Amino acid sequence: MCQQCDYLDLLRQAGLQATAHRKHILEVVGNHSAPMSAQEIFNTVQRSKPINRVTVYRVLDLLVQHGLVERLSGGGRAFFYGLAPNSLHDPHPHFYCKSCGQMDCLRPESITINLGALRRIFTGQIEKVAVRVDGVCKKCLRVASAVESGPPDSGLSRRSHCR
Amino acid sequence: MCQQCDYLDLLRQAGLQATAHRKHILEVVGNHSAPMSAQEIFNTVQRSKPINRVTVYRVLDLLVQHGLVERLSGGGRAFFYGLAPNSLHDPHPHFYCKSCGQMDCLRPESITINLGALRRIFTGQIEKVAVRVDGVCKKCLRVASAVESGPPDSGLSRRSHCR
DNA sequence: GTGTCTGTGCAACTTATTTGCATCAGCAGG
DNA sequence: CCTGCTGATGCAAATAAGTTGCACAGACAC
Repeated sequence: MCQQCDYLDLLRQAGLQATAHRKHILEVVGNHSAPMSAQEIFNTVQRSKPINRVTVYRVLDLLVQHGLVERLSGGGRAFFYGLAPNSLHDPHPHFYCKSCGQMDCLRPESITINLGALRRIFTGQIEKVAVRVDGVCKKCLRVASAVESGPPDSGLSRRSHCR
Repeated sequence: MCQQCDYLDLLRQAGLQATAHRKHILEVVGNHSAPMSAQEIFNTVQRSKPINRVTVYRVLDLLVQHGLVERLSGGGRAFFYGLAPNSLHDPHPHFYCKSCGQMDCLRPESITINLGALRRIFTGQIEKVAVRVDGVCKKCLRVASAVESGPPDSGLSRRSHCR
């Protein structure tokens, strides 16, 4: 997502001890082009350095609480985590492919929303507005049409073909 | 949500056998003013007639597959279910209160979104666009401010005070 | 050095949902 | 009316994702 963010600095600015794990997790999330599931983050981090699954969850919670990372609900049961909007990153909508379960970021300007009416009538406190587009991604569409003629893919490795 | 829908008819139109359970679940979901969690639906249905939790999940899946019911991801881990948009109901955004975990429907016109740019550049297949506003609802705000001065509420009965 | 605090690991738990399999109800064919 | 089939339902167990409790390790203040 970002090559300009100084992750160490982000942690310090949030008043957090910049431990190796935290820095590493924030880097993984920040450098990935799309929001990741906790499992993916765990796998990725672990490839370079052993870490406990629970630590990943705890660090993610911490980063979410301090506004460095954003927790998104996908169309499935798991959460996705991405770099939170900040001075370098505008809030933006996301796309969830219900075929492969991948999530992707859409450009901030791809959807414009107007909250005016809501702000006028809504009496609660609005914290954020999440826009999620659901559908089938390009790659899955291609696979699906290939399957119709070619040999079946069985659909078992649901996550295998995207990205 | 709806008093005009004929649930029996909706089931038949979808080509589904209109069993008592299905009709009952669809009624519960449809007559409730806001999306409900599977657990809530289960509890409500069960008050008038014994039913198995698994049956509730299966019927909900079926109704979702046939487009009668919409499955929403809230800010928490559980899904919410509401009547799907149809000729009598426009699609609309939802509000999730992160304090009490309740979800609510917002008026269709409270937020306007413009998908034009997305449709022009996006190459996947778009199925639906979900807009969720997160924050704290009016009732929870009131409780929170009361707690600051009055006796503490302990926050344990998180779901107790809304609706 | 000793005490304390924060971060991390490990095992066990919880919650929401799903699967596998047995059973039951309704109905077509005989 | 009986038989066999099909789809719907119930029950128990499994699963996926996330959470909690507790022990330990390292850093840091004193």
